[in-house]
Amino acid sequence: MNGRGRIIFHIDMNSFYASVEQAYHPELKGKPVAIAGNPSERKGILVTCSYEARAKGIFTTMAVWEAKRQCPNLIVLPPNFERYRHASKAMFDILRSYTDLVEPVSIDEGYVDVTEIAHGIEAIQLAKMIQTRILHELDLPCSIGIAPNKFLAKTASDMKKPMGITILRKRDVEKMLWHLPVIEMHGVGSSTSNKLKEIGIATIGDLARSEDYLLKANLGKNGLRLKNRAQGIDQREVDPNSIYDTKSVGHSMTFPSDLMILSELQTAIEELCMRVAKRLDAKKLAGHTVSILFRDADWHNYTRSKTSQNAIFKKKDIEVIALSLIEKHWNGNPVRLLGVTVSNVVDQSDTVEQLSLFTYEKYAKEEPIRKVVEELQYKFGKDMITKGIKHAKKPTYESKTSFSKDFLDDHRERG
DNA sequence: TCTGGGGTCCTAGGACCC
DNA sequence: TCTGGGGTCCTAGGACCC
Repeated sequence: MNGRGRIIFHIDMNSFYASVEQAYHPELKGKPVAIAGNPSERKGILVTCSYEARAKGIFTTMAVWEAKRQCPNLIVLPPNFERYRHASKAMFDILRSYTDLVEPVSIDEGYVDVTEIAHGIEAIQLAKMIQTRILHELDLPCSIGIAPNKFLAKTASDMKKPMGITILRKRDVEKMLWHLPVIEMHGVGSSTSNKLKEIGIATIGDLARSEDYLLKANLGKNGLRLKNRAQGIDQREVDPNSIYDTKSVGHSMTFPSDLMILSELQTAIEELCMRVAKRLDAKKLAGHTVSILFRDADWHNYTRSKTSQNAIFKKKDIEVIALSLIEKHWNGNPVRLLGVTVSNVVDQSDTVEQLSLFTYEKYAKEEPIRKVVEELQYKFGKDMITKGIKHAKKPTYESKTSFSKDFLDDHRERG
């Protein structure tokens, strides 16, 4: 540490998907290019567009048909995620060639803590070096924000695009940010902006100077966090491991026309479960909770979920739960979008494989205690068996979960 | 111009336990 | 018996981001 605090970079790739396509197809350079998830479909929207497209009034989330009307020579391409992932990895490899303290936030942005490597060299020189390498080696433009913390670095990288490098010091916050409306802040959307307006907070400066109790009462602890950010305070560390910490895996789809028949929903659920199972497998994850999401024609979302004590990852297991949730909770209204998510995840290697009766009996003779424990874990989850064992060791302990005692006794006799 | 799909984090109420 | 208080888990919804 240099005693003056941290130096954090935020690297933000400029219109990433469109730039990758322009790098692969140089003839697209200088032209209005957009990527749409579903270029042909009625409900397709733009995921990204090049700066040439933006200059003609095109923007992300615009409907494809609308964008084409606005800009008839717009080149609309389907996404090639494999290509983007490849470019993303190459970009992060460049960042990691300087330090291990690289935290990817999404496919096209990340933080780097350069506190330890920016001595002897000015941070801005280092940023220029990184930006130049990404441009020369990958043919991709990026913007870099340099600041003492994540929030300010992220804010800084947004200030000059494309190919900008911006330094934002804490002492510049008042002059640079306080005059801006609160909605310009990362973490403040239209809902929070409206709530703040109601209590007389319009600008980032208003937020920085507001009363804690007022924020706490209206926005909970998020209010206090936002106030800190408005003052340029953010203690979050750059965490290279956060990408390995998946919390949920889900898949959803909007239908060309709303679904109205149960069997159509069931077919869709099977498809979604298959995709979720595939992605869980790729990440070697399993989960305890299965959620389904309905979106109706009015854009209202409904979620229903079920948590079980054994973590699952197989398509069939997810499907059984998802289908039962559909049957139980679908109110018969037309469904615009359907989603399946598995959350409460653990590593697949931590799950206990269900034993067939044959295997169970075989092992019950050889290794009675361990196998009985595994069987119990499978049936009742780890908490329950822990209680059961505690109970067995200390018979005086009054447990209210009587069934686990009976179950254990039953197995002890057999073993 | 009626608007995709992947996520994360937070909140609040109820159940249940000690 | 109607009287807490603390803690965890589950469910559902909401806000936000790329």
